[in-house]
Amino acid sequence: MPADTKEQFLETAETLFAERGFYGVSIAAIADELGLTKQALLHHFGSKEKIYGAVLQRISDDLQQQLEAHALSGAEPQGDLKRYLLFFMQETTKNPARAQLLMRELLDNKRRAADAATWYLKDYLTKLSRLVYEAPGWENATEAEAFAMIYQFLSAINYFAVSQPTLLGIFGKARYKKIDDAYTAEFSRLIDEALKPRC
Amino acid sequence: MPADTKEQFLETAETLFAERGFYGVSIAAIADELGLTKQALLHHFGSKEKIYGAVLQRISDDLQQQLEAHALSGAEPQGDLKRYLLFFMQETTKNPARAQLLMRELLDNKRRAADAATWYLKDYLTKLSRLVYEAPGWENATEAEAFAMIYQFLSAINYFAVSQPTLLGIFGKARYKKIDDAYTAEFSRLIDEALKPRC
DNA sequence: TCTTCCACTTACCAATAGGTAAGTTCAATA
DNA sequence: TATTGAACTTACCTATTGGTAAGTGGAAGA
Repeated sequence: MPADTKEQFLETAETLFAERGFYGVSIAAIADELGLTKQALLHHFGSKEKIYGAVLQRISDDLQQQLEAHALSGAEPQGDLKRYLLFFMQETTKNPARAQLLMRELLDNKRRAADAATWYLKDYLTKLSRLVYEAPGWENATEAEAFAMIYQFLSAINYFAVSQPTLLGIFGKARYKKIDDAYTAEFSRLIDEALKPRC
Repeated sequence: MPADTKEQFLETAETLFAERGFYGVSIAAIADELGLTKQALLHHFGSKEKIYGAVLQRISDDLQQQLEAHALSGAEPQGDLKRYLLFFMQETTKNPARAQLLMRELLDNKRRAADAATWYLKDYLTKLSRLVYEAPGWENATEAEAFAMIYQFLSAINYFAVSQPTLLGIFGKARYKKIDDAYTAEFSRLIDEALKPRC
């Protein structure tokens, strides 16, 4: 199978899995979206579980690649973390589907046969908390402290992204826009606070 | 139907919906757990959608009741918000199932016929942001600013709760415990920072 | 005693799920 | 030209889904 065909398959599958969840999407539904029959997909991937696994793997690769691009900026390591978080927030707000899928995975991975998120995301998370140690004043933080800090911001980003449709429903477009702006501002402010050297 | 019987039905349904999601739980599965047939449940509630709706309504009532109990403490309004958030975090960590269910609802409510979360949770959220205005220095904050601030902390609480199984899988019990402690400490610290009067 | 009502069951249904088996089509290669 | 192999399709299977219809059994009230 050509690489770009596979890419298109996975892109479509990712969108659908994000919208409806693993159990909410049938192989037939994905195939329909691609103009194929479900057996064509089964031919390529073997099973529904494997399609889903390929989608997760792709996301994991993407995330790590983006992270490395920011970590290796070189010049000013102390700003890397904030820059990456703001980038990640922007990326996530622009394309909430991925955050949705990861959130679902977080909810479901204990139930599904393979607890995928555990392994797919482990590398990403450890790489991320390593960035904290490069921030001035955080060199001596414990692993737990570094992780707790960074996870707090991942929470804020992902949860807000996932809330977008609901908040739009509650507040309407105009008021949501204001909230979005205020959220970004508050987020940025709290990053600065959090990154202050610990005493 | 006796009130406590209904309560038991809904408690069971809540747990199952939290674990597996709306589409992942069959009426028969809930009924099994209760030692009934699925038709007994359909007899009482009419449809699966209505069972789920009753579960959400119950959660919404609980949340608002807890919130009011904290808001009406009277004595020192400036501490109410922090006290409530810490209480809510403790409650959520102790019983992550509810956070899971609400997270799923956040993900799914646009898809299901009735966008339930919109209406079930609206009152709770508006009541919550009203608490912000009572904090010293925040009387003149805009609605968006108040909401953004409070939502940041709801994010941190809910996302962390939902992550618990996965993080346990990644880090193991001992390291997770340390992260949990660090998270609570960092959370408390960031609340203090956030509540500082805005300039 | 007869009736009514309620909680609940058995029987059934059409729709849909994931997956297997056995082709068919067609371009590339030998 | 003959063969192969990948990319599909049609046909079919069993299990499960939410839901309907038609009872059953027993306690309460007239």
